[in-house]
Amino acid sequence: MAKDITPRSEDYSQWYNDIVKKADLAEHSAVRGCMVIKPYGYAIWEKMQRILDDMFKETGHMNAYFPLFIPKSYLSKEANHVEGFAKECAVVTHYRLKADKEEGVIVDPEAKLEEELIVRPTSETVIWNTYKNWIKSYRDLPLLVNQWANVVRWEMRTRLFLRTAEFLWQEGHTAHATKQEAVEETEKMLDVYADFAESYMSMPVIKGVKTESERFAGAVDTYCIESLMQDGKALQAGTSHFLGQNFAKAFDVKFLTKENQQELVWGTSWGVSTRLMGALIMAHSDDDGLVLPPKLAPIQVVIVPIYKGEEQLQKIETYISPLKKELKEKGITVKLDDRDTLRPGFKFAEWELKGVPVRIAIGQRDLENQQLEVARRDTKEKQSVSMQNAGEVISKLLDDIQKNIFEKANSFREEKTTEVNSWDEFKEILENKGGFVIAHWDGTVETEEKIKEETKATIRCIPLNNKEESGKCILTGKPSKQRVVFAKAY
RNA sequence: CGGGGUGUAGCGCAGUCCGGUUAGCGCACCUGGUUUGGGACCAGGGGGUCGCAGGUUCGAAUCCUGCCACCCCGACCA
Repeated sequence: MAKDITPRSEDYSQWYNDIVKKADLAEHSAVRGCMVIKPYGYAIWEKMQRILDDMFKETGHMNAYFPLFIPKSYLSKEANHVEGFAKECAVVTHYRLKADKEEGVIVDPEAKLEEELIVRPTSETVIWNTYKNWIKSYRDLPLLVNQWANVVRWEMRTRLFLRTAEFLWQEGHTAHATKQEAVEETEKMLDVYADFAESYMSMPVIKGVKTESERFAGAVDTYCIESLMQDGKALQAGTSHFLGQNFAKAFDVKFLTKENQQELVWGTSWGVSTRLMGALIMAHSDDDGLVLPPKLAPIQVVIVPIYKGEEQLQKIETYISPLKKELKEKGITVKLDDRDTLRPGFKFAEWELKGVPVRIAIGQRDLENQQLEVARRDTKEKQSVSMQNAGEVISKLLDDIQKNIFEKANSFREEKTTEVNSWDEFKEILENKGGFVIAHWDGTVETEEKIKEETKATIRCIPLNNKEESGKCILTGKPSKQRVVFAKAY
């Protein structure tokens, strides 16, 4: 049906690219690895931002803003941190250009910076350097700050939304007096992310802890939410890090306790990025285009009038105006597509491509019967609804869609989650079925590395509240106390 | 960064092997008209540094060299 979208079965990556471009979400820019987020795509991101921002504030955080540039020396203060990020940093070395006959402008060699500046790949260093000045006493704690920002990581290979050189995100950075409080904060924010993913994105996630090799550079523990995409690959959708006292040590951030003792501060950081857009696209969309959960759709209901001539259009507009008003009062975003040059069939296809959850079609015969046609994007089902209870039906339908796409994604994930007990079975499932593979692991970095080499699968996480179960490592046969989640990942 | 591929109008492509009138086609766009319940039709029209920069040649989209971007597979990667 959809004209220009490559079917998933043919080429999943191409399908993804087609959706992003054809649904007007984003495109490549003139700058390598950087994308232009188009208005329709940005509108979805804005909805995500607003909801998350409210959730952060609800849990006691405030927004602040720190500089884009980080002095080079800051990065090296935490040993693991620099190691993790050094290879993908953009560096500012000069502060001035000058005119040049041949090239127009050149970098002025005389304007070299004393100390180079790094374009932030993440802001722990500059923020903890600031926290040093803000925190003196236990009364200054906890410090609960979030920043909305752009960051740059010079990735080798980029993909729209999933991995770009520059991306938008939020990063929370908190400081606490005790280890327990910091761990609680880390887990609380992971819960916020999981709630957002499931309640708003309609995307089921596994909450868990990363293994040592997948841990954030500088963290003691990295918690994450992992989701499963339609091609059977896993996507890390958000992370929350317990930083221990690592950054406090690196930047000498201490506070005086009630007992007048100097102690190092405990820290957390947590973030989600525009990668969530990629997750959202891949979680629900089909071969006809984007499928958006109603809670994140910039347009929740589109009305397509079917008419001949200006007079009929006027009649339709008058006819639906009370319904539009009613929906707006319920907080539902409605758009009337009154473009005159396009035929209804074209509009139907276009709004499907753009993932609008509910479409209303109204023509002459609906006017006569006091009804309208309501179509839902997720299942493509259509129904005739009497004008009388249209508002009620549509409002309920939006809730249904929100739930239905969650259920669909959830049963897909269940179907694609397999417990395995032998190495052969492990390889076979990864090769032919994909998805999450639940298996025993001996707990060593070496084994994890070897499994990755042989199967490309990594340990996505050790689920929180994992049940204890003794077994044997899938690869080495050594004793294991619990199963972990393996998958090929983005 | 390694291997493979692609780059011609907003999008999708032909032409390139074998250099030679004015670079074509479909969709989209503009004007007029007829249409409108699942991607309309007719007529007319506009739009091109052939990815960029050099080179070979009387002449380059076409041949040569370098570079850039994108796609696929690796490597790398919260």
